[in-house]
Amino acid sequence: MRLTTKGRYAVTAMLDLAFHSERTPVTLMDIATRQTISLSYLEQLFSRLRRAEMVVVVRGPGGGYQLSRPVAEINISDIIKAVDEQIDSTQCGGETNCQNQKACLTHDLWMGLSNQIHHYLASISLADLLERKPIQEVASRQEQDVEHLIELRREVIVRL
Amino acid sequence: MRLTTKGRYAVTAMLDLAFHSERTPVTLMDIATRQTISLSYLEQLFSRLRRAEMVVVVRGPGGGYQLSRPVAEINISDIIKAVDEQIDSTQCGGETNCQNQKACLTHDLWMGLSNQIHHYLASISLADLLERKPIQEVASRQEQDVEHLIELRREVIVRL
DNA sequence: ATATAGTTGACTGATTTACTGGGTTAAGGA
DNA sequence: TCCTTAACCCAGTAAATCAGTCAACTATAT
Ligand code: FES
Ligand code: FES
Repeated sequence: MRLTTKGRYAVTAMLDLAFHSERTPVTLMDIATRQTISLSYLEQLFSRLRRAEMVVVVRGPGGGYQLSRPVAEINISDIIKAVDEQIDSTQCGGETNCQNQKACLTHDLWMGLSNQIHHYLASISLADLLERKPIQEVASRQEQDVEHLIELRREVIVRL
Repeated sequence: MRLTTKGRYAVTAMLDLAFHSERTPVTLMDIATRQTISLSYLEQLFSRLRRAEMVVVVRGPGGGYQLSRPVAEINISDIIKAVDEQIDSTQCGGETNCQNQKACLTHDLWMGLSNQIHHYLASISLADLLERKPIQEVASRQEQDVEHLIELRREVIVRL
């Protein structure tokens, strides 16, 4: 399997949206500040998330992103698949052909592992994560940490 | 997490040993031929497997490798850990510090995934894999495919 | 002695990651 | 109608990782 920062950032960003986009859209700049992810990198990820119809976009001033459906209907494996293309532990990518067009000795094992991982991640929704105490704590810590930065940005904008 | 050909090859090679090293040691050359893995690459992997005491070695002519304990006592996660160092899905490697020395939003989630994967792979032993029908079939197919190559090598050796 | 077979470390080409920049397009407000 | 916001898109790139090679060495059986 491959699980890189791409998939991790995507889930982190979606969870950030889940926490903050209930009423108004959230800009990538806000997410970038709260989650310390590069803005340009987020743009790439959201381009894919939008194409996968995980988020909806509002352009222009006051715009940003919102989740496309209720948090209970968005699961982690969908998010990862949207940006990372596959959640597959096999060498062959499911083609059963990694040893001269035939099955290798361990194909079976990796298929089992892939299924295991897939079921686990598919069983967890953003709603589940929102409920977890440790995650709520991190989220509120992040808000406090960067509150002044985001406010500052807003004030500067207003003043100009 | 990272699961690369390194870990996959190691499991494949150990399974090959499980099938063939019951009586006499198996050379890396034989494994390389049956599993179509580069000999030099196998050497690297077995150097680690030996240090992790997963295999025992017999040097010199007629030598090779054997499993260090019964197949039922060798599980997949041990093999992968021996060559791949970690079976961890977190960014922080369990340090809980990937966002300015503090926990990121999704640390909890990746820890859960890591545990899930670990338990799954730890629950499977080489003995379990040996019993699986599809794996037995692949193993016997491989033996037939390369039998003549290995025999040929033996004959050439005898003749010299 | 000599061939077998494992041991070790350095090294390399190819690919992927994570990220940056620059310019474009859509929408709201003065 | 400008100007600004903020998403969109594409090309490029430094660094890391992977998969594998090479070469020189040691131990052992015949
Ligand atoms: S992993 Fe599918 S054939 Fe090897
Ligand atoms: S994954 Fe552990 S702190 Fe981010």
